[in-house]
Parts: sequence; C-alpha cells; structure tokens
Amino acid sequence: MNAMREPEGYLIYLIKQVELGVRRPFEELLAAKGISTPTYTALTVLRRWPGITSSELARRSFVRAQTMAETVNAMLDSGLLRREKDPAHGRQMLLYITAEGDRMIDRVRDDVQDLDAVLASALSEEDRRQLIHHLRACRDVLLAREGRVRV
Amino acid sequence: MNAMREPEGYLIYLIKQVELGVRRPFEELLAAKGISTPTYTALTVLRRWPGITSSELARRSFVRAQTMAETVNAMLDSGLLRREKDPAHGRQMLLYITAEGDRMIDRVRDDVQDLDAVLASALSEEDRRQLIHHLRACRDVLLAREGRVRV
DNA sequence: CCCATCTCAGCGTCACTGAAATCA
DNA sequence: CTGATTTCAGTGGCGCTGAGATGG
Repeated sequence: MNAMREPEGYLIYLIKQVELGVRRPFEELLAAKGISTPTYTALTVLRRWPGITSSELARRSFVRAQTMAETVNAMLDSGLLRREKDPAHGRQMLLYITAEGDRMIDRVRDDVQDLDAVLASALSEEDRRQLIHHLRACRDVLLAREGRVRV
Repeated sequence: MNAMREPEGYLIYLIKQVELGVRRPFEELLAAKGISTPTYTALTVLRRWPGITSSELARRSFVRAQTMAETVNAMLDSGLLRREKDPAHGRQMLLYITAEGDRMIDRVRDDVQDLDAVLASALSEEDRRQLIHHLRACRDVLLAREGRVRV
C-alpha cells in the first residue's frame, strides 16, 4: 500500500505520462500516411465491431457522439467508411470499413509496430504479454462504466 | 507474434484508449479541487525533482518548454510554486513546490486513489504491481529518447 | 410521451511552431 | 559563436456543451 502514497505509484499518473510521451511520435507516424489519431482509433474499433452506429462507436472510443460524428464525417469524405440505413431503425446509420479503409490500416501497420517495439524495448516478451493483458482489463472496467455497450 | 497483428494487441493503442477513458473522470476530480491536469502532473514531477528548471520540467513531462512555461506561470500566480535564480546560471530559474503546492497534492490524494482503485478493480494486487512496474519501464524508455535529462 | 440518434453551432483547453533576447 | 533557457505571439487539433429535428 505504501506504493500508492506517491503519484509515481498511481496507474493514472503513469498511463497519462506514457501516453503523452508516445503521442507525438505516434501522431507524426500517422500524419506521414495522411490520417489523424481519432481516425486511426475509429478504424481499429470499427474493424472489431463492423455495423455499429456512430453513437456506439463514440461510447467505445470514450468520446461524445458529437465528437465522433465529426471524425466519421471526415472518414466518409475520404472514403475510409461507408454507411447504410439500419433497416430496423429508420434514423440510425450503420458503419462499415471500406476496402480503402482496410488499406489504410495496412499502410501504417509496420510503423505502428516499430513504435510499439520501441515502447516495449525494456520488457521481455512475457512482460509485454502481461502488460497488454492488464491494460485490457483496465480498458474493460472503463467501458463497463460508460453505459450500455451493445454486445 | 500473432498477438501483434491486430491493433488490440498494440501497447500504443491500449494505452491511448485507457488514457482517454480515464481522462474525463480524472479532470473532473481535479477541477473539483481547482487544479488542471497539467498543473497536477507538474506538481508530481517537481515533487520528485525539486530545483529543476522549467525547461527540464518540460522534458520530463513530455511537452515543449513554451507549453510548460504557461503552466508554470499559472502555478506561480496561484502560489503553488516559487522560483529562485540559479546562482551558477544567470538566466535560469530553479523551481520549488511551496507549502501551498504540497497542500494541493494532499487535497486531491484521496480522490485520485479512489479513481485509481476503480481502474485496478479487475486486477489482483500482484497484477497491479506488475502493471505499475512495466509502465515505468515504458516511461523510462521514452524519457531516454527525450534528450538529456539531468540526473 | 420518452428515449436514442443524428446534426448544426459555438467554445475552451492544451500543446504546437516561430522568433527574439539573455547569458555561460 | 554556439547552445540552452526564457519569453512573446500566433495557430490548430480535438474534445466539450447546448439545442433542435427525426423516428421507434
């Protein structure tokens, strides 16, 4: 418990620090291929959950629906996504990645993996596996707090 | 290696997602006590490294010197920090936390710990310890890339 | 009637670049 | 002269709130 008495021992603090440290190189990497961070994260979430609405995508991405709407519109304009009317709900539009969207993910994959390798360069393969696993657990706790997320 | 083929297996992606998910509740928590995220992080770094310059604080916080200068000025105005001329370097100013700054950290400690506990609620105590340890390793890799940081 | 989505409009924080002055 | 810090000025991405329209 003593480890929690100082900010250095807080998960929140360390996660924020690591994220800030990796933000710039990550954004530069994506910008070199012509996409933004919100676009990249939306693509990755949508690849896992094709056919969800923009609002649901927002919840899974931890942003407001209005914020996600901007990102989605930009992606529609650049052809990374397409949307279809939900036959069961007149107003809702379901989102899908296009072939161009898939190509975009492929285009940045190597660079993202390289940066990831730098980040993990002080960790053993087993450490890295554990870190991924624990971060997923934290993410899922936050998702559960975010209100209902469709299965 | 297969775990790295999808974004779900990237450290970068998960760290960004967790950070985004925790950002809002964290900022609300701090705002309730009257401080901002940059101020909080500056306080925590400075507590560990009293007497560093604003530029060095910027490097350790992964922001530019100009960005940090704004945060530091606000903190000087509100009495959380004081600064002294470095006797050995005419132009440089060394930063120290004031008693008021220490009180500010104390004031938010319980709330930060509560949020931290939520984040770690799916982890065992041993998992949490490992996660902290691995995140520190990632942070230190990034710090080392940031150019010379004074011991 | 209520609730969720979608859309339009405006706002604020925070990190950025560029450039000039000071001093070891 | 070179390199680092400090300071002044301007910019922009990105997430936010509020409000109105549509539809189950």
